[in-house]
Amino acid sequence: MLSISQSTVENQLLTLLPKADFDALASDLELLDIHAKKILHEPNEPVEHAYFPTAGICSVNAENAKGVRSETGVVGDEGFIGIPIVLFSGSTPAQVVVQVDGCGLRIAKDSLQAAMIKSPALLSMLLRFIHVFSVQTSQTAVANSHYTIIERLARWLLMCQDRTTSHGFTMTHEFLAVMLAVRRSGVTEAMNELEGQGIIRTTRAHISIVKRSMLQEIAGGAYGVQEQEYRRLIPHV
Amino acid sequence: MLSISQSTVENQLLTLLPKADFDALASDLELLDIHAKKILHEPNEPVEHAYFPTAGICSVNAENAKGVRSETGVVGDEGFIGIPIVLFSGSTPAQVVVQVDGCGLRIAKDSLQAAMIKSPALLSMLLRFIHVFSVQTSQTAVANSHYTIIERLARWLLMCQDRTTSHGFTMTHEFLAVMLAVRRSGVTEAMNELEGQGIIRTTRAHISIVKRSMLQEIAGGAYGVQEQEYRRLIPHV
DNA sequence: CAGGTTTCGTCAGAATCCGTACACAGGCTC
DNA sequence: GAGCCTGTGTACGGATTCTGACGAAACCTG
Repeated sequence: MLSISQSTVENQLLTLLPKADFDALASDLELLDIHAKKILHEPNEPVEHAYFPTAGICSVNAENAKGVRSETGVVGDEGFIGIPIVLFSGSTPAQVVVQVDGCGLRIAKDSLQAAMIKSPALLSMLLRFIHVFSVQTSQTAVANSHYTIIERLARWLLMCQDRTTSHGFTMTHEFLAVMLAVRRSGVTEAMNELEGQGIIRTTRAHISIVKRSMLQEIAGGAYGVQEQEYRRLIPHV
Repeated sequence: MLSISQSTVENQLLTLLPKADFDALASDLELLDIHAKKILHEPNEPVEHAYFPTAGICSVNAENAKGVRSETGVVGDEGFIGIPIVLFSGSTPAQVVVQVDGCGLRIAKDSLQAAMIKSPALLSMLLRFIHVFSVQTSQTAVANSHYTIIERLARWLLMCQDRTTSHGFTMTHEFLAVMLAVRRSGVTEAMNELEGQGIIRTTRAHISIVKRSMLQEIAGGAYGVQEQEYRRLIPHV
């Protein structure tokens, strides 16, 4: 069996684990590519695997009683997918879908639960990330109620850029409209406004960020809280 | 020391604990009244105590980088306040404030952390409630982006009624406006619409619910998901 | 390269909600 | 009971976003 070495793993939670705790996990981790539009789990269906992305971005979309959906958060190599495994809830009314191609390490539910009970460092890491992620969800709720489309778009682009190494992503307006819970042409208008100001550049189904600082200015208070919580709780050496 | 008996405690999480697990906690629990407007913790300040309400309602209000706030959830005798204690995050960018008078059991941070490490049943209970609460937050994000004032008001009234024994609550439009993240007169208009249909009755600073089923109809898909998750994960005998 | 599909730009009209403002009513205090 | 504060009803103009729709541009497939 090809064992995975911590030093080559590019998921930040795994990288920061004490070596012994990582090694106990390693044999259960399975490396795999994740492609855009792949669904990691469906709403209210058992979550069988957790994923620790090492590249790419996943989107978490909550669904209500009538099937209306809205994105509550994004996760990249700074976190993991599979919170219901850690919280012993089995499933959750949200869909997780890959947004930007990448890869990650997968682990089966039972293996992760066994490991986290044995490793306080792992459990604490996972719980702290759950805190950060739920802050992101709260901030999304605030943004959805108090901010305009262009402000939310700016926030969203910033969060995406934080999770990729490149300056651009492949992504349609249609898709963004679902993420921001607005209509498609509202996204088009906001994008044109940003492009007109020279803040982003767009081609068909592709966006690249030119002036990050201007995006931060536009996003205003909608951006930053989650990032601060992450740095506070999951500090890098 | 007056010890608290599980059979008289009216917090549902505590009631459902195995007797031995409750008894281990009991001596650290302190009974106290909570009054409307009392702040249980401020954003980004250390959370020193957890509260298990036995009556009354608390409101959790997230705050963003510019101090803009919006309610993300309500908690009553079905849950607890103090998630940062369980997730080892110390603090969180949210204010928790008492909305409706009541009382609860308070426990110091260190005592709860020690207890939950010793008691898997307690830890599991707390984690499952955290899941349910974060579902509530997600559903709030969905509601804020896709639903009108009157729909969100209906959802909110239903959630409040679920957490009280009475049919009415004392509460101003001003306060509701902050909770729903809309302007005060928007609440007045929505309330008048509901009262015109005979669904609620209002007097100065007081609302009582007359036709609950009509509220559910108006709230539509915005209401129900969290409640279903609660029943699934924290089942009553 | 012809034809189909996906993605994007735009527009008219309507609905919702906002900012702001003002007047009135209920309840409290002196 | 007079005066004050808080809470509620209402109104207007304006901003934002939506519904729904249409056509153009970019890309893909055969």
